[in-house]
Amino acid sequence: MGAVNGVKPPSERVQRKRGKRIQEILTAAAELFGERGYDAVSLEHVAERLDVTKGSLYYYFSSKDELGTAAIETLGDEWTARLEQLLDRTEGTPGDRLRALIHEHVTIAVNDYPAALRLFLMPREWPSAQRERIKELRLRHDALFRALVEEGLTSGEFTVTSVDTVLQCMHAAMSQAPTWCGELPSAARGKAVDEVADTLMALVHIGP
Amino acid sequence: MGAVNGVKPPSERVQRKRGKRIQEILTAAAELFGERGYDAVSLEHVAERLDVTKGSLYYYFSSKDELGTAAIETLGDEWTARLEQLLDRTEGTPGDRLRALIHEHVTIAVNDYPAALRLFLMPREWPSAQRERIKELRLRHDALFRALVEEGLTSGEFTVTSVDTVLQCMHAAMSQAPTWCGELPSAARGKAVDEVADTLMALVHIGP
DNA sequence: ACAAAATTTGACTCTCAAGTCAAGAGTTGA
DNA sequence: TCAACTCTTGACTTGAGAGTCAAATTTTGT
Repeated sequence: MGAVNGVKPPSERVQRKRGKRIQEILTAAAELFGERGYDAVSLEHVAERLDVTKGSLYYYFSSKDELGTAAIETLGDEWTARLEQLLDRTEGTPGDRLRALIHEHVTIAVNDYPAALRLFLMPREWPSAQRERIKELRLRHDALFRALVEEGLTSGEFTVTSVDTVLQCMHAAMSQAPTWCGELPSAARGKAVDEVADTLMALVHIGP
Repeated sequence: MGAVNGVKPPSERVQRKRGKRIQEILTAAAELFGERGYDAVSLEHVAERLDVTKGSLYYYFSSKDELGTAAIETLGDEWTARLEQLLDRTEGTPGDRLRALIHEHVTIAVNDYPAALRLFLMPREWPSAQRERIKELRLRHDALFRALVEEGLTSGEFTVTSVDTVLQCMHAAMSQAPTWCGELPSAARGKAVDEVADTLMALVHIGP
Protein backbone atom coordinates (compact mmCIF):
# COMPACT_ATOMS: atom_id res chain seq x y z
CA MET A 1 0.00 0.00 0.00
CA GLY A 2 2.34 2.77 1.11
CA ALA A 3 4.58 1.95 -1.87
CA VAL A 4 5.87 5.09 -3.58
CA ASN A 5 4.65 5.43 -7.14
CA GLY A 6 7.59 6.09 -9.41
CA VAL A 7 5.91 8.79 -11.52
CA LYS A 8 4.63 12.02 -10.12
CA PRO A 9 1.25 13.19 -11.34
CA PRO A 10 1.15 16.45 -13.32
CA SER A 11 0.09 19.53 -11.41
CA GLU A 12 -3.57 20.31 -11.19
CA ARG A 13 -3.29 23.32 -13.42
CA VAL A 14 -1.58 21.32 -16.11
CA GLN A 15 -4.27 18.69 -15.88
CA ARG A 16 -6.99 21.29 -16.27
CA LYS A 17 -5.25 22.65 -19.30
CA ARG A 18 -5.05 19.20 -20.77
CA GLY A 19 -8.73 18.69 -20.09
CA LYS A 20 -9.56 21.89 -21.90
CA ARG A 21 -7.53 20.89 -24.90
CA ILE A 22 -9.26 17.57 -24.99
CA GLN A 23 -12.60 19.32 -24.94
CA GLU A 24 -11.57 21.53 -27.82
CA ILE A 25 -10.63 18.50 -29.81
CA LEU A 26 -13.82 16.70 -28.94
CA THR A 27 -15.95 19.66 -29.88
CA ALA A 28 -14.31 20.06 -33.25
CA ALA A 29 -14.53 16.34 -33.89
CA ALA A 30 -18.14 16.16 -32.79
CA GLU A 31 -19.09 18.91 -35.19
CA LEU A 32 -17.36 17.25 -38.09
CA PHE A 33 -18.74 13.80 -37.34
CA GLY A 34 -22.20 15.29 -36.92
CA GLU A 35 -21.97 17.07 -40.25
CA ARG A 36 -20.40 14.40 -42.39
CA GLY A 37 -20.46 11.11 -40.57
CA TYR A 38 -17.74 9.09 -38.96
CA ASP A 39 -16.23 7.42 -41.98
CA ALA A 40 -16.19 10.52 -44.12
CA VAL A 41 -14.10 12.42 -41.61
CA SER A 42 -10.38 11.73 -41.42
CA LEU A 43 -8.19 12.69 -38.53
CA GLU A 44 -6.45 15.10 -40.85
CA HIS A 45 -9.75 16.91 -41.22
CA VAL A 46 -10.16 17.16 -37.50
CA ALA A 47 -6.58 18.33 -37.12
CA GLU A 48 -6.99 20.90 -39.84
CA ARG A 49 -10.02 22.43 -38.19
CA LEU A 50 -7.92 22.81 -35.05
CA ASP A 51 -4.89 24.14 -36.91
CA VAL A 52 -2.65 21.36 -35.71
CA THR A 53 -1.38 18.15 -37.28
CA LYS A 54 -2.71 14.66 -36.98
CA GLY A 55 0.13 13.60 -34.73
CA SER A 56 -1.13 15.81 -31.93
CA LEU A 57 -4.44 14.03 -31.82
CA TYR A 58 -2.64 10.77 -31.18
CA TYR A 59 -1.04 12.35 -28.17
CA TYR A 60 -4.50 12.56 -26.60
CA PHE A 61 -6.30 9.64 -28.15
CA SER A 62 -4.85 6.30 -29.04
CA SER A 63 -7.00 5.66 -32.11
CA LYS A 64 -9.63 7.15 -34.32
CA ASP A 65 -12.26 4.94 -32.75
CA GLU A 66 -11.39 6.20 -29.31
CA LEU A 67 -11.58 9.80 -30.41
CA GLY A 68 -14.72 8.94 -32.32
CA THR A 69 -16.67 7.52 -29.41
CA ALA A 70 -15.56 10.30 -27.11
CA ALA A 71 -16.59 12.90 -29.65
CA ILE A 72 -19.94 11.31 -30.19
CA GLU A 73 -20.41 11.35 -26.46
CA THR A 74 -19.76 15.07 -26.45
CA LEU A 75 -22.18 15.54 -29.29
CA GLY A 76 -24.78 13.49 -27.48
CA ASP A 77 -24.33 15.46 -24.29
CA GLU A 78 -24.72 18.72 -26.10
CA TRP A 79 -27.79 17.49 -27.86
CA THR A 80 -29.42 16.09 -24.76
CA ALA A 81 -28.69 19.29 -22.90
CA ARG A 82 -30.47 21.33 -25.52
CA LEU A 83 -33.50 19.08 -25.35
CA GLU A 84 -33.54 19.29 -21.57
CA GLN A 85 -33.38 23.05 -21.72
CA LEU A 86 -36.32 23.05 -24.05
CA LEU A 87 -38.35 20.90 -21.71
CA ASP A 88 -37.50 23.23 -18.85
CA ARG A 89 -39.08 26.15 -20.60
CA THR A 90 -42.06 24.33 -22.06
CA GLU A 91 -45.35 24.06 -20.20
CA GLY A 92 -48.44 22.09 -21.02
CA THR A 93 -49.84 18.62 -21.40
CA PRO A 94 -47.59 15.70 -22.21
CA GLY A 95 -48.87 16.04 -25.75
CA ASP A 96 -47.79 19.67 -26.00
CA ARG A 97 -44.41 18.89 -24.56
CA LEU A 98 -43.78 15.84 -26.66
CA ARG A 99 -44.60 17.78 -29.79
CA ALA A 100 -42.20 20.52 -28.75
CA LEU A 101 -39.50 17.95 -28.01
CA ILE A 102 -39.87 16.31 -31.38
CA HIS A 103 -39.81 19.67 -33.07
CA GLU A 104 -36.64 20.68 -31.31
CA HIS A 105 -34.95 17.37 -31.99
CA VAL A 106 -35.65 17.59 -35.69
CA THR A 107 -34.55 21.20 -35.77
CA ILE A 108 -31.22 20.32 -34.23
CA ALA A 109 -30.79 17.41 -36.57
CA VAL A 110 -31.58 19.44 -39.65
CA ASN A 111 -29.56 22.51 -38.74
CA ASP A 112 -26.58 21.20 -36.86
CA TYR A 113 -26.03 17.50 -37.20
CA PRO A 114 -27.41 16.26 -40.49
CA ALA A 115 -25.29 13.13 -40.38
CA ALA A 116 -26.33 12.12 -36.91
CA LEU A 117 -28.20 9.22 -38.34
CA ARG A 118 -24.97 7.63 -39.35
CA LEU A 119 -23.60 8.01 -35.88
CA PHE A 120 -26.39 6.77 -33.68
CA LEU A 121 -28.55 4.48 -35.70
CA MET A 122 -25.93 2.60 -37.63
CA PRO A 123 -25.03 -1.01 -37.09
CA ARG A 124 -21.41 -0.04 -37.49
CA GLU A 125 -19.09 -2.32 -35.59
CA TRP A 126 -17.28 -0.38 -32.93
CA PRO A 127 -14.76 -2.00 -30.64
CA SER A 128 -16.95 -3.49 -27.97
CA ALA A 129 -15.80 -1.21 -25.13
CA GLN A 130 -16.92 1.83 -27.02
CA ARG A 131 -20.17 0.26 -28.13
CA GLU A 132 -21.38 0.28 -24.56
CA ARG A 133 -20.79 3.98 -24.15
CA ILE A 134 -22.73 4.74 -27.26
CA LYS A 135 -25.57 2.55 -26.18
CA GLU A 136 -25.78 4.34 -22.85
CA LEU A 137 -25.76 7.62 -24.65
CA ARG A 138 -28.73 6.65 -26.73
CA LEU A 139 -30.56 5.41 -23.69
CA ARG A 140 -30.12 8.70 -21.90
CA HIS A 141 -31.32 10.55 -24.92
CA ASP A 142 -34.18 8.15 -25.34
CA ALA A 143 -35.18 8.55 -21.75
CA LEU A 144 -36.41 12.07 -22.38
CA PHE A 145 -38.87 10.88 -24.95
CA ARG A 146 -39.78 7.78 -23.04
CA ALA A 147 -40.63 9.70 -19.90
CA LEU A 148 -43.02 11.94 -21.76
CA VAL A 149 -44.67 9.09 -23.60
CA GLU A 150 -45.20 7.21 -20.39
CA GLU A 151 -46.58 10.28 -18.73
CA GLY A 152 -49.09 10.66 -21.53
CA LEU A 153 -50.05 7.02 -21.28
CA THR A 154 -50.63 7.27 -17.56
CA SER A 155 -52.80 10.32 -17.98
CA GLY A 156 -54.70 8.53 -20.71
CA GLU A 157 -53.86 11.16 -23.29
CA PHE A 158 -51.80 8.74 -25.41
CA THR A 159 -52.44 5.25 -26.76
CA VAL A 160 -49.75 2.96 -28.12
CA THR A 161 -49.20 -0.67 -29.07
CA SER A 162 -45.66 -0.74 -27.75
CA VAL A 163 -43.71 2.08 -26.16
CA ASP A 164 -40.41 0.69 -27.43
CA THR A 165 -41.60 0.45 -30.97
CA VAL A 166 -43.08 3.93 -30.95
CA LEU A 167 -39.80 5.33 -29.70
CA GLN A 168 -37.76 3.46 -32.28
CA CYS A 169 -39.98 4.65 -35.09
CA MET A 170 -39.93 8.19 -33.81
CA HIS A 171 -36.17 8.22 -33.63
CA ALA A 172 -35.74 6.71 -37.02
CA ALA A 173 -37.98 9.29 -38.62
CA MET A 174 -36.47 12.21 -36.74
CA SER A 175 -32.92 11.23 -37.54
CA GLN A 176 -33.80 10.73 -41.13
CA ALA A 177 -35.45 14.11 -41.46
CA PRO A 178 -32.30 16.00 -42.46
CA THR A 179 -32.02 14.03 -45.66
CA TRP A 180 -35.33 15.29 -46.94
CA CYS A 181 -35.76 18.59 -45.10
CA GLY A 182 -32.17 19.58 -45.69
CA GLU A 183 -32.64 19.96 -49.40
CA LEU A 184 -35.59 22.30 -49.04
CA PRO A 185 -35.19 26.06 -49.38
CA SER A 186 -35.03 27.42 -45.88
CA ALA A 187 -38.45 29.01 -46.27
CA ALA A 188 -40.08 25.62 -46.68
CA ARG A 189 -37.98 24.01 -44.02
CA GLY A 190 -39.85 25.35 -41.05
CA LYS A 191 -43.08 24.07 -42.45
CA ALA A 192 -41.57 20.67 -43.17
CA VAL A 193 -40.33 20.36 -39.61
CA ASP A 194 -43.76 21.27 -38.30
CA GLU A 195 -45.31 18.60 -40.45
CA VAL A 196 -42.89 16.01 -39.17
CA ALA A 197 -43.82 16.89 -35.62
CA ASP A 198 -47.53 16.72 -36.34
CA THR A 199 -47.16 13.50 -38.25
CA LEU A 200 -45.15 11.77 -35.55
CA MET A 201 -47.62 12.76 -32.87
CA ALA A 202 -49.98 10.38 -34.58
CA LEU A 203 -47.76 7.56 -33.29
CA VAL A 204 -49.24 8.18 -29.85
CA HIS A 205 -52.65 8.70 -31.42
CA ILE A 206 -52.81 12.44 -31.13
CA GLY A 207 -53.95 14.31 -34.22
CA PRO A 208 -53.03 17.87 -35.12
CA MET B 1 -25.92 6.52 -93.87
CA GLY B 2 -25.10 3.33 -95.64
CA ALA B 3 -21.57 3.60 -94.29
CA VAL B 4 -20.24 0.23 -93.20
CA ASN B 5 -19.58 0.07 -89.51
CA GLY B 6 -16.07 -1.18 -89.01
CA VAL B 7 -16.90 -3.46 -86.04
CA LYS B 8 -19.36 -6.28 -86.22
CA PRO B 9 -21.71 -6.61 -83.29
CA PRO B 10 -21.44 -9.80 -81.24
CA SER B 11 -23.94 -12.48 -82.06
CA GLU B 12 -27.20 -12.54 -80.23
CA ARG B 13 -26.33 -15.61 -78.27
CA VAL B 14 -23.11 -14.05 -77.08
CA GLN B 15 -24.98 -10.97 -76.06
CA ARG B 16 -27.50 -12.97 -74.09
CA LYS B 17 -24.68 -14.78 -72.37
CA ARG B 18 -23.08 -11.48 -71.49
CA GLY B 19 -26.38 -10.23 -70.14
CA LYS B 20 -26.69 -13.30 -67.96
CA ARG B 21 -23.21 -12.85 -66.60
CA ILE B 22 -23.97 -9.24 -65.81
CA GLN B 23 -27.07 -10.31 -63.95
CA GLU B 24 -25.08 -12.84 -61.94
CA ILE B 25 -22.69 -10.13 -60.97
CA LEU B 26 -25.43 -7.69 -60.12
CA THR B 27 -27.24 -10.24 -58.01
CA ALA B 28 -24.16 -11.10 -56.02
CA ALA B 29 -23.29 -7.45 -55.60
CA ALA B 30 -26.84 -6.53 -54.61
CA GLU B 31 -26.83 -9.17 -51.92
CA LEU B 32 -23.54 -7.99 -50.50
CA PHE B 33 -24.46 -4.33 -50.61
CA GLY B 34 -27.80 -5.12 -49.03
CA GLU B 35 -26.15 -7.06 -46.25
CA ARG B 36 -23.23 -4.84 -45.44
CA GLY B 37 -23.64 -1.51 -47.15
CA TYR B 38 -21.90 0.03 -50.08
CA ASP B 39 -18.72 1.25 -48.44
CA ALA B 40 -18.11 -1.91 -46.49
CA VAL B 41 -18.08 -4.07 -49.60
CA SER B 42 -14.99 -4.07 -51.79
CA LEU B 43 -14.91 -5.29 -55.34
CA GLU B 44 -12.67 -8.09 -54.15
CA HIS B 45 -15.53 -9.26 -51.95
CA VAL B 46 -17.91 -9.25 -54.86
CA ALA B 47 -15.38 -11.06 -57.02
CA GLU B 48 -14.74 -13.62 -54.33
CA ARG B 49 -18.40 -14.46 -54.01
CA LEU B 50 -18.44 -15.12 -57.74
CA ASP B 51 -15.16 -17.07 -57.70
CA VAL B 52 -13.46 -14.72 -60.12
CA THR B 53 -10.99 -11.91 -59.70
CA LYS B 54 -11.60 -8.20 -59.44
CA GLY B 55 -10.27 -7.60 -62.93
CA SER B 56 -13.23 -9.41 -64.47
CA LEU B 57 -15.67 -7.02 -62.90
CA TYR B 58 -13.94 -4.14 -64.64
CA TYR B 59 -14.53 -5.89 -67.89
CA TYR B 60 -18.25 -5.36 -67.36
CA PHE B 61 -18.35 -2.19 -65.28
CA SER B 62 -16.07 0.77 -65.53
CA SER B 63 -16.08 1.68 -61.86
CA LYS B 64 -17.33 0.62 -58.48
CA ASP B 65 -19.93 3.34 -58.52
CA GLU B 66 -21.30 2.12 -61.80
CA LEU B 67 -21.53 -1.44 -60.54
CA GLY B 68 -22.93 -0.08 -57.32
CA THR B 69 -25.82 1.82 -58.80
CA ALA B 70 -26.66 -0.99 -61.17
CA ALA B 71 -26.62 -3.48 -58.31
CA ILE B 72 -28.81 -1.30 -56.18
CA GLU B 73 -31.19 -1.06 -59.06
CA THR B 74 -31.36 -4.84 -59.19
CA LEU B 75 -31.94 -4.99 -55.49
CA GLY B 76 -34.67 -2.38 -55.75
CA ASP B 77 -36.36 -4.24 -58.57
CA GLU B 78 -36.31 -7.46 -56.65
CA TRP B 79 -37.69 -5.76 -53.60
CA THR B 80 -40.43 -3.92 -55.46
CA ALA B 81 -41.42 -7.09 -57.23
CA ARG B 82 -41.88 -8.89 -53.95
CA LEU B 83 -44.05 -6.10 -52.64
CA GLU B 84 -46.13 -6.11 -55.80
CA GLN B 85 -46.63 -9.84 -55.53
CA LEU B 86 -47.81 -9.39 -52.00
CA LEU B 87 -50.34 -6.78 -53.04
CA ASP B 88 -51.59 -9.07 -55.76
CA ARG B 89 -52.51 -11.72 -53.28
CA THR B 90 -53.88 -9.44 -50.57
CA GLU B 91 -57.52 -8.45 -50.42
CA GLY B 92 -59.26 -5.97 -48.19
CA THR B 93 -59.56 -2.32 -47.34
CA PRO B 94 -56.71 0.08 -48.01
CA GLY B 95 -55.95 -0.21 -44.31
CA ASP B 96 -55.62 -3.97 -44.48
CA ARG B 97 -53.45 -3.79 -47.54
CA LEU B 98 -51.23 -1.03 -46.25
CA ARG B 99 -50.61 -2.95 -43.07
CA ALA B 100 -49.70 -6.03 -45.07
CA LEU B 101 -47.38 -4.00 -47.26
CA ILE B 102 -45.58 -2.49 -44.31
CA HIS B 103 -45.28 -5.89 -42.72
CA GLU B 104 -43.78 -7.39 -45.85
CA HIS B 105 -41.39 -4.51 -46.34
CA VAL B 106 -40.06 -4.79 -42.85
CA THR B 107 -39.79 -8.54 -43.14
CA ILE B 108 -37.68 -8.23 -46.27
CA ALA B 109 -35.53 -5.57 -44.68
CA VAL B 110 -34.93 -7.58 -41.54
CA ASN B 111 -34.32 -10.91 -43.21
CA ASP B 112 -32.60 -10.09 -46.45
CA TYR B 113 -31.26 -6.57 -46.67
CA PRO B 114 -30.43 -5.27 -43.23
CA ALA B 115 -28.15 -2.60 -44.63
CA ALA B 116 -30.66 -1.25 -47.09
CA LEU B 117 -30.92 1.88 -45.04
CA ARG B 118 -27.41 2.78 -45.98
CA LEU B 119 -28.17 2.32 -49.61
CA PHE B 120 -31.42 4.17 -50.08
CA LEU B 121 -31.70 6.73 -47.35
CA MET B 122 -28.18 8.01 -47.20
CA PRO B 123 -27.04 11.37 -48.38
CA ARG B 124 -24.01 9.74 -49.89
CA GLU B 125 -22.69 11.63 -52.86
CA TRP B 126 -23.00 9.49 -55.94
CA PRO B 127 -21.82 10.72 -59.28
CA SER B 128 -24.76 12.75 -60.48
CA ALA B 129 -25.76 10.49 -63.34
CA GLN B 130 -26.24 7.59 -60.99
CA ARG B 131 -28.04 9.68 -58.41
CA GLU B 132 -30.95 10.08 -60.78
CA ARG B 133 -31.36 6.36 -61.24
CA ILE B 134 -31.44 5.83 -57.52
CA LYS B 135 -33.95 8.58 -57.06
CA GLU B 136 -36.24 7.02 -59.66
CA LEU B 137 -35.88 3.70 -57.96
CA ARG B 138 -37.04 5.12 -54.68
CA LEU B 139 -39.94 6.83 -56.36
CA ARG B 140 -41.15 3.61 -57.90
CA HIS B 141 -40.88 1.87 -54.62
CA ASP B 142 -42.55 4.76 -52.89
CA ALA B 143 -45.36 4.75 -55.36
CA LEU B 144 -46.72 1.49 -53.99
CA PHE B 145 -47.15 3.00 -50.59
CA ARG B 146 -48.33 6.32 -51.89
CA ALA B 147 -51.06 4.77 -53.99
CA LEU B 148 -52.46 2.92 -51.02
CA VAL B 149 -52.32 5.92 -48.76
CA GLU B 150 -54.11 8.04 -51.30
CA GLU B 151 -56.71 5.38 -51.80
CA GLY B 152 -57.36 5.34 -48.09
CA LEU B 153 -57.59 9.10 -48.00
CA THR B 154 -60.10 9.16 -50.81
CA SER B 155 -62.25 6.58 -49.14
CA GLY B 156 -62.04 8.56 -45.92
CA GLU B 157 -60.44 5.67 -44.04
CA PHE B 158 -57.17 7.54 -43.46
CA THR B 159 -56.33 10.99 -42.19
CA VAL B 160 -52.94 12.66 -42.58
CA THR B 161 -51.30 16.06 -42.28
CA SER B 162 -49.07 15.51 -45.29
CA VAL B 163 -48.82 12.48 -47.49
CA ASP B 164 -45.18 13.14 -48.24
CA THR B 165 -44.22 13.41 -44.63
CA VAL B 166 -46.11 10.28 -43.68
CA LEU B 167 -44.34 8.35 -46.41
CA GLN B 168 -40.93 9.66 -45.40
CA CYS B 169 -41.48 8.77 -41.79
CA MET B 170 -42.80 5.37 -42.68
CA HIS B 171 -39.81 4.60 -44.84
CA ALA B 172 -37.35 5.83 -42.29
CA ALA B 173 -38.85 3.64 -39.60
CA MET B 174 -39.16 0.60 -41.82
CA SER B 175 -35.62 0.83 -43.10
CA GLN B 176 -34.34 1.28 -39.61
CA ALA B 177 -36.17 -1.72 -38.28
CA PRO B 178 -33.39 -4.24 -38.98
CA THR B 179 -31.09 -2.53 -36.55
CA TRP B 180 -33.36 -3.21 -33.64
CA CYS B 181 -35.33 -6.26 -34.78
CA GLY B 182 -32.25 -7.94 -36.14
CA GLU B 183 -30.74 -8.42 -32.72
CA LEU B 184 -33.80 -10.14 -31.33
CA PRO B 185 -33.99 -13.93 -31.04
CA SER B 186 -35.98 -15.10 -34.01
CA ALA B 187 -38.89 -16.04 -31.79
CA ALA B 188 -39.39 -12.43 -30.75
CA ARG B 189 -38.78 -11.09 -34.21
CA GLY B 190 -42.15 -11.90 -35.65
CA LYS B 191 -43.84 -10.08 -32.81
CA ALA B 192 -41.56 -7.09 -33.21
CA VAL B 193 -42.37 -6.82 -36.89
CA ASP B 194 -46.07 -6.99 -36.13
CA GLU B 195 -45.71 -4.20 -33.65
CA VAL B 196 -43.89 -2.05 -36.14
CA ALA B 197 -46.72 -2.54 -38.61
CA ASP B 198 -49.36 -1.69 -36.04
CA THR B 199 -47.43 1.29 -34.81
CA LEU B 200 -46.87 2.74 -38.25
CA MET B 201 -50.53 2.39 -39.15
CA ALA B 202 -51.11 5.09 -36.59
CA LEU B 203 -49.43 7.49 -39.00
CA VAL B 204 -52.59 7.34 -41.09
CA HIS B 205 -54.68 7.42 -37.93
CA ILE B 206 -55.69 3.82 -37.88
CA GLY B 207 -55.31 2.07 -34.56
CA PRO B 208 -54.71 -1.66 -34.09
C1' DA C 1 -8.96 -27.18 -86.84
C1' DC C 2 -8.16 -22.57 -86.43
C1' DA C 3 -8.28 -17.56 -86.31
C1' DA C 4 -10.75 -13.96 -84.22
C1' DA C 5 -13.33 -12.38 -80.47
C1' DA C 6 -14.67 -12.63 -75.66
C1' DT C 7 -13.31 -13.31 -71.15
C1' DT C 8 -10.27 -13.90 -67.24
C1' DT C 9 -6.13 -13.42 -64.78
C1' DG C 10 -2.64 -11.59 -61.66
C1' DA C 11 0.65 -8.50 -61.09
C1' DC C 12 0.99 -3.76 -61.22
C1' DT C 13 0.23 1.40 -59.88
C1' DC C 14 -1.96 5.01 -57.18
C1' DT C 15 -4.12 7.17 -53.58
C1' DC C 16 -5.80 7.88 -49.12
C1' DA C 17 -6.01 7.53 -44.44
C1' DA C 18 -4.51 5.21 -40.05
C1' DG C 19 -1.04 4.90 -37.06
C1' DT C 20 4.26 5.55 -35.34
C1' DC C 21 8.02 8.00 -33.67
C1' DA C 22 12.31 10.55 -32.97
C1' DA C 23 13.43 15.07 -32.78
C1' DG C 24 12.22 19.83 -31.81
C1' DA C 25 9.58 23.67 -29.46
C1' DG C 26 7.24 25.40 -25.63
C1' DT C 27 6.08 25.30 -20.54
C1' DT C 28 6.70 24.60 -15.78
C1' DG C 29 8.57 24.90 -11.31
C1' DA C 30 12.65 24.93 -8.35
C1' DT D 1 18.41 29.89 -15.44
C1' DC D 2 17.97 25.13 -16.39
C1' DA D 3 16.41 20.43 -16.19
C1' DA D 4 12.27 17.93 -16.60
C1' DC D 5 8.06 17.63 -18.44
C1' DT D 6 4.35 18.56 -21.88
C1' DC D 7 3.10 19.10 -26.34
C1' DT D 8 3.67 19.45 -31.44
C1' DT D 9 5.67 18.41 -35.68
C1' DG D 10 6.50 16.13 -40.08
C1' DA D 11 8.41 12.50 -42.15
C1' DC D 12 7.70 7.76 -42.01
C1' DT D 13 5.46 2.91 -42.39
C1' DT D 14 1.56 0.12 -43.35
C1' DG D 15 -2.54 -1.59 -45.27
C1' DA D 16 -6.61 -1.54 -47.90
C1' DG D 17 -8.96 -0.87 -51.86
C1' DA D 18 -9.74 1.33 -56.58
C1' DG D 19 -8.40 1.04 -60.99
C1' DT D 20 -5.09 -0.63 -65.22
C1' DC D 21 -3.37 -3.67 -68.51
C1' DA D 22 -0.69 -7.03 -71.25
C1' DA D 23 -0.68 -11.67 -71.50
C1' DA D 24 -3.04 -16.12 -70.99
C1' DT D 25 -7.22 -18.76 -71.44
C1' DT D 26 -11.67 -19.89 -73.21
C1' DT D 27 -15.39 -19.50 -76.48
C1' DT D 28 -17.19 -18.77 -80.98
C1' DG D 29 -18.10 -19.09 -85.87
C1' DT D 30 -16.48 -20.95 -90.08
